Amino acid sequence: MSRARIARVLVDSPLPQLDRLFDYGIPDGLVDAVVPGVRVRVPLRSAGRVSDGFVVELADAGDYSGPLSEIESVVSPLRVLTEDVWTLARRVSERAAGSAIDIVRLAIPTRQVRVEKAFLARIESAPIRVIEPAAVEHYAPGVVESAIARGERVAVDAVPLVTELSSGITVGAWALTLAQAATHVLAAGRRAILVVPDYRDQDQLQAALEEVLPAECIVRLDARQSNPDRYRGFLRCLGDEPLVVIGNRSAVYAPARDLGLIAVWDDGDALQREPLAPYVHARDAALVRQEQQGCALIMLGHARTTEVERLVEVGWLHEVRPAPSVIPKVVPTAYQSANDPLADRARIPSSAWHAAREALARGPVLVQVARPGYSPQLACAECGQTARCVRCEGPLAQRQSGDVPACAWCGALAIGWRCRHCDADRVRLLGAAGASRTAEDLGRAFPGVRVIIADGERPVQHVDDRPALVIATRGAEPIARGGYRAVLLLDGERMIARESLRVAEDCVRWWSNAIALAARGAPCYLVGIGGELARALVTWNQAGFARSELADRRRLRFPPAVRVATLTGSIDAVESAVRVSGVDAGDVLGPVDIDSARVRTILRFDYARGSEIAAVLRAEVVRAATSRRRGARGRPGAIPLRVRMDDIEPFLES
DNA sequence: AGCACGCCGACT
DNA sequence: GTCGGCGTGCTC
Repeated sequence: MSRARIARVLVDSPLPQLDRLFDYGIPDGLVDAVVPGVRVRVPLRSAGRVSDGFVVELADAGDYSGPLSEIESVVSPLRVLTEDVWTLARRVSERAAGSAIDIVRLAIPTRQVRVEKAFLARIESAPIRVIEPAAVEHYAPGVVESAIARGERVAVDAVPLVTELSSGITVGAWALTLAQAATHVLAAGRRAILVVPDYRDQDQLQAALEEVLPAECIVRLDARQSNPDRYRGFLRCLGDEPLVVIGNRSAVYAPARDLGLIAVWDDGDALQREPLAPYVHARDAALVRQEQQGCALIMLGHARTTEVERLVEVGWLHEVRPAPSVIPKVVPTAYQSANDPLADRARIPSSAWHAAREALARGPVLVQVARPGYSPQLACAECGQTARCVRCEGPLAQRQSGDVPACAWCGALAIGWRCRHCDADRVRLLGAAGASRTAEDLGRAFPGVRVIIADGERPVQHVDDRPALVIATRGAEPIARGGYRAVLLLDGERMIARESLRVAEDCVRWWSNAIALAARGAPCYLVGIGGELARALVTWNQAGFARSELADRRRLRFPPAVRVATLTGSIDAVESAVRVSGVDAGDVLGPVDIDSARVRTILRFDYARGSEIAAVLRAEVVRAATSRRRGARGRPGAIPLRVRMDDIEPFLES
């Protein structure tokens, strides 16, 4: 068997036209060092210029017939780009019409020489550790366990309770569910990746894991770590021992050999979408990886996203529910005078106020309020319903007062607009007004009570079980020991007034997550919200709510009932991309102007056409980047064509 | 991105 | 004749 003479290298460059493998010769001195996965330095176009890259594979003959350059050096002997991660990066980037190297950069943290030296010098102690599997509580015995053993894909409804660990830390029951599930993977000698949105969830999950697993089995990978810590965690994943990797969205790309489980907690959280190109959602990456490696997949949440609901409906995910079911006590309450001037000032309904007063004698009470500030929107001047585009149902926006309102999604001018609900023909600006409730107002409504404020600037993760009024903005709610004795969700009306395709879905999630912090049987008051939303929470049937949301999106041809691609760039480049995509005119929303030089168009299409359209659009991006730097003679000012798949952001704008 | 190649106007 | 202008295209 002759030695391979060609190394196929992924070059670390942001240019879309370089997103493929390049063939390099292997100099005699490096034949042993050049192996798949190592980081290398390679010349790229004319000697002198060198690029970083990764050896992806070795071959005897390449597909390139020209003269080959040779690899300049091997940066380190560690095979940091594993075969699995390379395949995953390739597939995920293709699905997202992006570059594989952008995914590889998320997967492999920056190299830290000292950390690497220490890792290479370590003595392989390999203690034989016996891991005891822990039963997954709150579900029918063996259901979650057998799903893991068989490599199934499941959508699991989380248990809306909090649990006190033996360490004294209180965590959401969901964290213990994932920890217990992970024990079965590790006991089988395999590995698990658990993905959470932020560090608060990660802390809970880590505490829960330490309850059931030795601490040495847990590896953290997240953005808050220092570079050395992150690289140290990453290198541990390259070893052989059974591990559970916990981290934020990019942990989904961790190099875990012999993967038994990927779990994603709370996939509806906006932090699960990567804000860097190609903007891949952790849920989508997890789905691709599950298919590739045949491991189990758990999507866990208190609420259900329409995306997960869609996967359930097409049979890709199977539902698992707690058994026996745990149904929180949710009380929808209309606004009514509280008969108490202070409670009235804080706009707390009397029944909720009385219940909170009573609960405050026994422990902490949570008051959830909206985050300050929200964007103004246009509404019917008569009935107050959001003003919508007659063509595509998008929200209407006004550049400046006096302008004819135009659709924020498709750009159609709303000339001769009439309200669908009351037939009025005038719009008004909503949103900027409205007295925001202050912590002082709330505190005054409950005189003599300890007040704890938790928001973005004042993060509080835990409160004890002594009486306190805990005022938190949504998403920043602390966990109370023993659970809150009552929960007041006060700003429902303000939260639902946000203009967004996902607003109802998001509200159900925010409220469900807050309600799940209550003690068993504690009353949870949902103020100012009725109808289907309130019913979903009272019956604790978030899946049913997601089902009807998804049915609405199907009727309107909105994501996730269809896939979408957002194109931005010069009008010429965007129009050309629209043409080659072959998408019907009815599914082309736009173009709308972004600034003087760029426009945006949204394409929507069925899932069946997804990979084909992603490939065509990707080719257009490459074409726009190479041939003809349009207009501005190849100088900065040439506007790149950008494609973003499955981005719901333009649908969120008003 | 850089950098070489190449095909038309003023030069010793 | 040929030096060099920048538009065009490629990077193993």
